[in-house]
Amino acid sequence: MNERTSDRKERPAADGRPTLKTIAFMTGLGVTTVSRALKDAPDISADTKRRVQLVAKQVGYRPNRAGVRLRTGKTNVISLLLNTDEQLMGFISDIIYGVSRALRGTPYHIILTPYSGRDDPMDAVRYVVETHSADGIIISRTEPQDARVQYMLEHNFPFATHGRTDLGDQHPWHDFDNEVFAQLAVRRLARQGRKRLALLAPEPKLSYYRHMTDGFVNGVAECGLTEVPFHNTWVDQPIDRIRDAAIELFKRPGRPDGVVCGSGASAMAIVNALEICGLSLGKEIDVVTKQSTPLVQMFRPGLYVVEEDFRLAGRELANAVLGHIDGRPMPELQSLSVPETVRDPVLIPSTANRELETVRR
Amino acid sequence: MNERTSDRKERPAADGRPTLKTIAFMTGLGVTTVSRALKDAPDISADTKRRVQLVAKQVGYRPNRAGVRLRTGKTNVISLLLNTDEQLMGFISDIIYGVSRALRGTPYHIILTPYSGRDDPMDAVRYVVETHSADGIIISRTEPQDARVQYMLEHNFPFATHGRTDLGDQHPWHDFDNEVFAQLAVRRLARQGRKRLALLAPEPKLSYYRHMTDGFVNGVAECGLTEVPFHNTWVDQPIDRIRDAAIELFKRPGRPDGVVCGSGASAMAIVNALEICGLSLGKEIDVVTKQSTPLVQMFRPGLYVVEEDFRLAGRELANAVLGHIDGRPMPELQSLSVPETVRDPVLIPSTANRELETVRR
DNA sequence: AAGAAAATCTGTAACGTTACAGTCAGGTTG
DNA sequence: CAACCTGACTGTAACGTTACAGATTTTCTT
Repeated sequence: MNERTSDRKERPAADGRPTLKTIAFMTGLGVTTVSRALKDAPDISADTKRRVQLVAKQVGYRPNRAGVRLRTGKTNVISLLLNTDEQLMGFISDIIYGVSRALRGTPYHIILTPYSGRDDPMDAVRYVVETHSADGIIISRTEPQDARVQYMLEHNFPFATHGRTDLGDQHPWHDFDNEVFAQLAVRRLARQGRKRLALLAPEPKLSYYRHMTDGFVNGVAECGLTEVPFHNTWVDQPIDRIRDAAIELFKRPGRPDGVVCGSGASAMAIVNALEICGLSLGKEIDVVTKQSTPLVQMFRPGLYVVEEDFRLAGRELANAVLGHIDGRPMPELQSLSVPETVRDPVLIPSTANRELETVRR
Repeated sequence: MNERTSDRKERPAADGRPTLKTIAFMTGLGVTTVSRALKDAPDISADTKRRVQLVAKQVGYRPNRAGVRLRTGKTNVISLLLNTDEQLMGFISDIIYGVSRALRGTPYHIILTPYSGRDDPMDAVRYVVETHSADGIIISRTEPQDARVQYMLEHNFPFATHGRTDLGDQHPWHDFDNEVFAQLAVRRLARQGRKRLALLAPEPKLSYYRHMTDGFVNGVAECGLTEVPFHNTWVDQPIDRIRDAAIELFKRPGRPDGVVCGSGASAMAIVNALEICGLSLGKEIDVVTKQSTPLVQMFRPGLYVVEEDFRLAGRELANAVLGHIDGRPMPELQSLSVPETVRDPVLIPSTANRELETVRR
């Protein structure tokens, strides 16, 4: 006889949330069957699958993350490592926006693993990898010989970097083409008749320092201009420090008549400095900078800007880690955002329609 | 005879990470004893505790979060709900910084639950509460009758709000005193001889709309000034939209000679607008705004600014949720940041030494 | 018609942790 | 000396899930 329905285990504790057991009870099936039915396994009849999925939907079943994680080791979490000292305005929130957009509709959660400049960034990476508190990591402020990248490669831990490294083709990355940026910037300044250019570059240890300086130096050579060195000053320093350094620069004899700025915030500092020195933008000097929000161009209508889209970067990075986790081939997981034009100064800036071309390698 | 050491269960699978079982094996104790020893339970001898803790430290034991979570229901996660459309520059990263600082040294992780303006913010809250994917929630953009607050109160779910509600004393919150801000701003403008003031307020449905307008209206009355209405324009709109609206405002007859701005980014839009209209800051018109980074004052040296510290807000909010989780009494979990002065225009802005007084109720 | 092969379904065990209900040796009490 | 207590430790079960090795029924082969 069929005593199936009678000797089933009683309903699970009424703490509210339905579990596999709940659905098993409701459908009269075994827990295993329900589990497999929900994952569309081949050894479950189409009929049963439909039935189970219907009930699951009805009762609002959501797999218990802790259960899955304990059993399978899968956390369904992407960890975003961030340097919370970052000056760049809006920058972080745009990346976050992009990442979260890419992760929407997937089971992935975003967890933040912040570190401040004083800490060793390796600690954060080690923590995530050792405790396996995420399935993948996104890092930024990449260095050519990045210890974190080496560590994660050694441990076979999925990740993506914002910025390239010397191990470029071995891991997923997204980058903005800072070489092209700097070159475009220099050319634009040359076209304005500027002769003596300074570059406000990122910290030298970071990968994109090289790209930006390469582009800058090449541009300067190509256009027959002179470089005015701007020592010990980087875009990621506090803006009043940059401003003060810039004041020094502008006061010294042989000051630049054109500046290329690696970030929007630092450009504001530069402009502030030159105004303090009594120079005026567009007259004695021109400035080209990156901007990720229209605020930069609003800052002074005289600024030349190149768009950098951090939301796009966030999306690309998220997709890159996911791809890495899924074991997709490397070339798909690497992309470069190439800026196309320098936007001319305007009286009335408007929200950018981004002019970026993303190249997949 | 003592066969303890011989019939112990074999070493756990060598997947690397030590578990309680590993330590139990190494010390020759039971798993339960190890668990209790690590939590300093009273029924374990001081000797054993020291021994277990030593070994645990040596092997770098870290409790498995999934295990704890599954068994106890405790996630050790704080969820930060954020509206990713937020314009306010740096805002989000500062909050994150503050939260992560407060959470450092605790077992808590920060998980982001972003929603965009188009989504119902309730969905995000419901998701976290229903799936119990965090132990506590931090929300912002609080409304007087906030559905999310009501929901979380009903479900007895720990949280803290950035901004107050009408259920003020029933839940933890942190807020910036926007009423005092607006009042200080108006007084300052009055002192400059300004007569006709406009307010760029937050979206009317948000709690701090009331505070700010109250302060503004009171200030205007107190100083015998006139309010110039600035309709359908709020600080959280896209900045070029604000700018365009401001241009309209300045073109109309009876334009304001003073503006109070609820956010730094929007102040930039306002200034941009007035320059487009040929007005000059400090001459035909003065602007007072909040600033959370020195960038605002760098924008135009003529701006009057009041400091708002979002890092502090982040710290306060994090501590408030933690306190709520630990069941500490409500008054401890509520705090108000009161601005004290309006910073005068400067030629050379410097990094703020924040002049805020935080009042615990 | 016997046996093999599918097609479906199910129970057990395990992931790491902790609440709970013990066990056991030794000491104290009346 | 029996009864009781205390201090120190331990085994079992359960949280929700899934891999794995069956079990049972039906369908196909020859």
